[in-house]
Amino acid sequence: MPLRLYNTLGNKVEEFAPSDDNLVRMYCCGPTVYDYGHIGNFRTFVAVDVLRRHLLQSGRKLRHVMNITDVDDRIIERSAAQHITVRQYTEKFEQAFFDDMALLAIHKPEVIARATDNIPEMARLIEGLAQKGIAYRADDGSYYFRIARFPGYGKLSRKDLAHIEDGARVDSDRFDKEEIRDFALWKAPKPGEARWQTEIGEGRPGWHIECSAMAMKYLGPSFDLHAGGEDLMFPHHENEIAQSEAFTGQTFARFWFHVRFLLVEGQKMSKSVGNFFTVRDLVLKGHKPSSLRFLLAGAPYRKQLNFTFDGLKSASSSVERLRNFKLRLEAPLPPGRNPAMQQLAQDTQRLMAAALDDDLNAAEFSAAIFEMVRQANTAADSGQLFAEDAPPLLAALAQFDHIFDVMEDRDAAFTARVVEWARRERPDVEISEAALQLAASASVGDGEIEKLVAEHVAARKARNFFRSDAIRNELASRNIVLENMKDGTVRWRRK
RNA sequence: GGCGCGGUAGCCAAGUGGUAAGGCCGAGGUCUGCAAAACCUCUAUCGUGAGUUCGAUUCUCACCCGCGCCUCCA
Repeated sequence: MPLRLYNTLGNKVEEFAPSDDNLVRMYCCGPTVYDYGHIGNFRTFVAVDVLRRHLLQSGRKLRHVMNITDVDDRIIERSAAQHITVRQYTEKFEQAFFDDMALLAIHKPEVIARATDNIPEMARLIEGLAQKGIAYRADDGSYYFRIARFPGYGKLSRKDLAHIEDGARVDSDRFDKEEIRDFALWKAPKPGEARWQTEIGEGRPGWHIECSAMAMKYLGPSFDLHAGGEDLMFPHHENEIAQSEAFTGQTFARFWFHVRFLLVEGQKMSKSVGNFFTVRDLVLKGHKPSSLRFLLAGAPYRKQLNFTFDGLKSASSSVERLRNFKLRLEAPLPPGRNPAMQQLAQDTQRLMAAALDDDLNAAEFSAAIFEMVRQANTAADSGQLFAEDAPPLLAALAQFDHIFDVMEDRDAAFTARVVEWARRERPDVEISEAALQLAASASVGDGEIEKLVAEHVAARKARNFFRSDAIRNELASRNIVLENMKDGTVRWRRK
């Protein structure tokens, strides 16, 4: 079944296929590494991760490029304030970004490109535009893009150019521009600012040029898909199109994939409202990374996602349910097979694939797996689930997890890492009891648990329930759950 | 003002011209020494009004409400 995706360019769902063999070439606007990433940033990256995982699972080859914006006004300002170089300032946040990606199980793109590593490419692009008369140099050495020379301007965001002029706030560069709507390709250096020496002079790149230069460097003048947050549609992506297409005369990206904003408790996230959260903030409050991953991955990427703490708790319960189901399948089952279960697993796999092919319908995708879980649990409760049924059901579960990636429990270890980071770097930030407990459980060894479990079993056998319950409570306080099975055996798991 | 999105059970949320997936929470029940897990049962006529239609939550129009972009914020 073909993949159908919503294309912002044209505003409709279209069939998506790579133009070149089976190789999908895609570009995703990455982070500006001026601070720790917030959950809104990661909503976009999780959505793109779901897309990339689905493409791979559908048998596509992938060349996915993501930029790291490691120079912009904020970075220049802050690094100057701390009297360190731009690179010294950004490397810490770049590393933090990758750590947070790992926390949320976001796979790394094939190519990660830093803006500051590609300045010559940008300069060449600007020079080419200048030679065509599309870019012009201002008196101070800055370069601007002459929008009047690019007739297609506004096709992505469907802007009425007249209104841009009307509504545009007058910015400080305006006296150098021929027209207010023209945008900066290259900024002449100001005293004390970071600068690069290039063939078009000294200075630093404008924001948009990096993506044009790097996308074309790694993917060619024309490629399959370009992704980013919805706010980037205008002006960033519009300007990327203008720069690139004016330069090459070819279509820049065929598909534009935009992820809608995340709201927090019904409101746009902002520091002044006090509803601004980084991934680390949530972990330190005791929420599991897998809960956040589940929440973000499960929401349709084209709808506003209202992030709430209730929702996060709900996600946590859902993940626990799935993990419990997997444990049940991995435990010994009576010999035999149930054709209905075989059929169920097969149907579920088909439904999941179809759901994602339908513009990444994550809600239907996860509904399919939960339906399977319920039916299989029902069968198991009535003794109708057998050893030979486990592999196909596990295969369906694996197909689910190839996309969501929440089954493996890395929560305690990740939390321990974040707690350690907070103690080192952010001693002022409060660490919740829940986070501490979860982090501590990471260092409780299996051997130690097994020993207590054995003691618990012995006590129960002797009908010393006082003792056995005490052990169970003791383990519970360390985030270990004991479950006494019907046959007298005990199963334990980390909560 | 321009452009766009959404209003479905307590919360999150899918979906279809023929009387509503899934998850979470809650209540009751089964199982159980107690827990845990799991299962079963219960909880919606789909923002309001009008129109099209044999029939609309799903199509059209109007209205109300919420939200986003139009500011180098994902």
